[in-house]
Amino acid sequence: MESFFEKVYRVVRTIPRGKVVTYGQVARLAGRPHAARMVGWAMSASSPARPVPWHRVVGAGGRLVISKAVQYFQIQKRLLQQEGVEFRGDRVVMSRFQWQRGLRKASRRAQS
DNA sequence: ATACTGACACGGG
DNA sequence: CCCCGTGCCAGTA
Repeated sequence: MESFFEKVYRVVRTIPRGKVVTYGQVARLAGRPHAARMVGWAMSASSPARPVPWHRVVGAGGRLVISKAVQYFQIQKRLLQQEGVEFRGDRVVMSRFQWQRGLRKASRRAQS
């Protein structure tokens, strides 16, 4: 049977270029609504052997969760901008770039 | 088995 | 907007 991580990677690989989803969203799509932290762990564990577009997964509200002290913070921002994703400060403009996937309720978080 | 630690989310203050 | 506590779940010491 497919492990939770397999599902997470599968979901992340379906994110179209130029769009982003939140850790919580991936957790829900993978069948574990409360496993957002596991998703983050899975992303940090991604390797060249199992390539996944980890940079398209962001925190709630479009925040880049990776510590600004870590090099990956800038790498992620740069990769997203290369795909056309726009930022307002350090957060993605979710109203236009969050990938929607059959979500019954509209995304309620898009303020500041 | 207990304690601590995350690339999280969310409600409060 | 920032900082904190709580809920969450697997890995590590």
